Amino acid sequence: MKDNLSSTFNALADPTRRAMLAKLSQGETNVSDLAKPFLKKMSLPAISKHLKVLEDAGLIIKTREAQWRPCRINGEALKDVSDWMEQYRFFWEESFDRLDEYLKTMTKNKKGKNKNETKK
Amino acid sequence: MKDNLSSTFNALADPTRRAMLAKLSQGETNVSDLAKPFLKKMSLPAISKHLKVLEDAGLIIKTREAQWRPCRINGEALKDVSDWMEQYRFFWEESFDRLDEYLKTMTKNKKGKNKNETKK
DNA sequence: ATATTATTTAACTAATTGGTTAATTAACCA
DNA sequence: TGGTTAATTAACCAATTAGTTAAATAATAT
Repeated sequence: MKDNLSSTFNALADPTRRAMLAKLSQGETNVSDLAKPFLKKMSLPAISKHLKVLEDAGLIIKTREAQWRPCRINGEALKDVSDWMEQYRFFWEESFDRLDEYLKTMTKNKKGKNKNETKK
Repeated sequence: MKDNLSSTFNALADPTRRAMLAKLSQGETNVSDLAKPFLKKMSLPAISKHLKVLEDAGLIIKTREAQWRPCRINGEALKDVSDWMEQYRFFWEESFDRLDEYLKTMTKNKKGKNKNETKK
């Protein structure tokens, strides 16, 4: 998982990590408070690892305050995702019927060797 | 990787798969044409697996046309990602200075640094 | 100093991923 | 029929991931 966008998407591909971001969207929160909802499901080291994935992906910034580690969302990685998404906006905003029509017709002549063109 | 959003993000967390989506954004393409740019790097079965990940995540739809499998982008999974992203728009659209200020102040009294503050 | 609280690191394990080659399925073509 | 093309499946392997428990680090509080 080398490039930035890949590690960001990878970090988002887990419901525990997304729930942590949801909590952080309400404001700075330290590790043990972030952990609280999950401690029945998993241990604190597991939480710590999830936070490291988020931090390495640039989605959060962890700071120090006495023995606590307040975390907050870092907008930049989210911006990278948003920017990447923009090029596909067409695909979810168009009506699906028109989209299908568009995709089926715009590439008619690239199909290759089928002379009978068995399209539906 | 159970829920839809997780498998969608997971599918996007790979540069080969994102490159395939980029190609598909120009129109329907069958498997061997999609594979072409990658055949120096990996085998056809590897490509086939990547496409299965995209398909299982709902990001593409694979159809049949004679011995070819034309693939096209499915907007719905991308819409799910876009909808999820919306709740975080604030974090990448605000100026970073103001964002930091906001996060630092809105939760001042939840820090626990203040001595008599034994939370909940 | 010592104890307590917050968090991370180490060492380990099971499950998953991403690739391989070889075999198989499926449709077309002559 | 047999041969070719397109794509998938099977069997396997190495690397990574996601969790565990136990130990270590670090700051605060007594």
